[in-house]
Amino acid sequence: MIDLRIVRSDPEAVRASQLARGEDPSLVDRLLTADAQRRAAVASADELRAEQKSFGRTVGRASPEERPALLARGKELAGLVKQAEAREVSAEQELRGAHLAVPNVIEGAPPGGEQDFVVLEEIGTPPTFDFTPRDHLELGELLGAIDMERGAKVSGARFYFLRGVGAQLQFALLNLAMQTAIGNGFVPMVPPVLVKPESMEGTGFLGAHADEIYRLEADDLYLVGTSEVPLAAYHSGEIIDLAGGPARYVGWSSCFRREAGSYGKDTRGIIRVHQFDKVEMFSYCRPEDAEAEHLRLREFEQQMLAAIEVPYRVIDVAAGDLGSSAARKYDCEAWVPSQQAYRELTSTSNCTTFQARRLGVRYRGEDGKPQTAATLNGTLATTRWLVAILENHQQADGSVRVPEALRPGLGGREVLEPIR
RNA sequence: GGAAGCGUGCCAGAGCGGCCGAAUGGGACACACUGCUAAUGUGUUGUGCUCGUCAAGGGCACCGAGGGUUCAAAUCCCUCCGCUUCCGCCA
Repeated sequence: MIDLRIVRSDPEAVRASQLARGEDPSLVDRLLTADAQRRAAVASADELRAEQKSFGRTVGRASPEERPALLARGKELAGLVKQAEAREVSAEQELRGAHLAVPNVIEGAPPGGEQDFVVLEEIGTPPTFDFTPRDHLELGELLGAIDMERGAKVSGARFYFLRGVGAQLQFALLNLAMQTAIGNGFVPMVPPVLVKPESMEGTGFLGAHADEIYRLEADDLYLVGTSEVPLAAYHSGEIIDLAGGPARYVGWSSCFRREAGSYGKDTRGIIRVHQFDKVEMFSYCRPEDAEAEHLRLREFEQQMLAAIEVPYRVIDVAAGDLGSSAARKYDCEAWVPSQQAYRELTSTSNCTTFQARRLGVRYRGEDGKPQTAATLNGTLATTRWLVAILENHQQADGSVRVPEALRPGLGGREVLEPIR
């Protein structure tokens, strides 16, 4: 939820943000109207409650004989208060609806849609092969590392087994990510992957992406699509201490996505799957520190990408392609030889105070007063990274060179060899 | 899964249907006193919404959450959530 004070004091800025996102600027006016109406409803209900309260006291002080005469007026007041409160509730609902309809105000994101990203950096050079490169699935099968067929047999399409060096490679990668984060002061976390509706809702994932999410109806729980959800909800409703700088967490979890509406897209291999593992960074900080923290998260992502030695580029995602919570988002996309294209490996979003406001995460400012915190998140490694590692480091015989940083996690192996 | 109990402010812990935003103790903070520390004294010690110049200062709400009864509820009733204990079952 955006800050209503900004809507009141500078509605034009919010309208401009809406336009940059390609969304309806008139939602801002609906919000302003709803805000004014709610305040009027609160004022009149407060007034009636005050009257009822003081009248109630006189009833309490009255003698038993005069009390019955007063009860009629008391009943009347109770009825009026009830009506006023009903108006208050409906005004609040209208406001909430209008409030939730407005996404975060962008901060520096380029205007436009999905294609309007700006490339900030290109690191490394796409490899050239003097043989026909294999795609990651072919390599994975040669190495005995990825088994899609049995994944489908056991669980259906878009499921897979990582086995042998595939499983080990993922452990090596995710462990390296955890170590990198821990070394930079992040608190390691293994969060729950099933969460309550309010946690899902609070983090903003039940809006436009509701059909992306697995729901366990019998228990009214949701499977998270990223550990951002439990990590963001971790401090919900709390006033946290940010005096010593940002509170940083790094979560390792499985992530679950229904991939509804992506039929036929990336059906081969492990690029787009229903379940994968991810190491995710999450920061809570003061709003004034958020932009710098965002760049720091990006830096950590780039350190990881450097460690796996693949070419990649950094893009500044366009306003229209941001999630509703994000004010700005940077993606790192690795080169995938079999597709001759860059594919997203990391994504870091600055949600400013948008997400924390809904979750009720605050900190104490200089004056000791509670203020809404800012939240940020960023990817440090995922199962998809295996695609880039396998394809970029493949050799003519189907073997794959192991980037140095991952060797310790693979028992020192320098090359993964085909198993037959 | 069954049974019982509990859920109050930073913590501990009272609380009769009206005089409770809430006793008391501890902690923390400020000031005073003290050569320093300690001790002592006095004061402060929540959050949200709202009116007001995001002032001074008002008003309303909040005692796990949500409903209900009542002129009036922390206090009575219902539902849910969480915690504890016991029984059963089982990785």
